[in-house]
Amino acid sequence: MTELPVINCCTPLAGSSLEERQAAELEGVMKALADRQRLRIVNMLLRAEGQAVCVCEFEPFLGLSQATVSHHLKVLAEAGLVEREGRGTRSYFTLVPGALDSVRDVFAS
Amino acid sequence: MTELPVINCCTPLAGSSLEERQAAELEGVMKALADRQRLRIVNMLLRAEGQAVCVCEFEPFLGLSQATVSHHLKVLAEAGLVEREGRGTRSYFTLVPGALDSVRDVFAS
DNA sequence: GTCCTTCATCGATATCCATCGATGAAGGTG
DNA sequence: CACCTTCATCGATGGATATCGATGAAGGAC
Repeated sequence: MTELPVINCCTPLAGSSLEERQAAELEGVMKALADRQRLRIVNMLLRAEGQAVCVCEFEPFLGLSQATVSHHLKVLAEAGLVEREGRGTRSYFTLVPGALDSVRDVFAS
Repeated sequence: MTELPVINCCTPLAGSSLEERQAAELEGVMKALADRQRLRIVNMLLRAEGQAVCVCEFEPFLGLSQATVSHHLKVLAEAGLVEREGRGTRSYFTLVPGALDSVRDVFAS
């Protein structure tokens, strides 16, 4: 599993010309956020205000199978947006602090 | 062609629970931005500072066929992010004022 | 009128991805 | 030990999409 240099890609889009590598990196983060289920996951985590949320809580909320929920959380983790923490047989997730701020700053004019 | 109520979806993600319809709407905008060619188009338009840019200028810059460039511009237009304007046999594109700001605000904490 | 340029759309193709059921690993309980 | 719960991964499948070449429409030049 690639560990995550989060978003150092994020020179503001309005600045200089987007280099190939930057474009690809930003694309990765945007792709992770371009899915309605993952947007709902992020929304849920934002509303949790730092509290870790269990996979088993996402499952009924999203109305998806456990396999699919795990898949979405993995995508978000690989994009550097969320972090996993195992406790017993359960997995808890939190937002990575500042990750969404970086995304926001890309679209600053 | 659907005309574009741009982004009235965009209650900040951190606010209340994302309704189904809002999630779908925001997903649409994010999908439009989750492609490296389209990110480069937006980058180019931002750097043009309001100046309209011709399709024939995007083409060599992106290194894609004319059909593919047209496709990407259509996707961005349908998401309400860019606007088309015909002049003679050419088509010019500009960013929709405020559209990117709306995207940015969604990720405000 | 004839030509050329610019572009949007169509059709095909290849790749990516969201979803699920099944499986097995890891941890807890007895 | 056996059993249950929680979850990550695998394999398959259906649907979306990025890309291209070909076609034709629309405008300008002659």
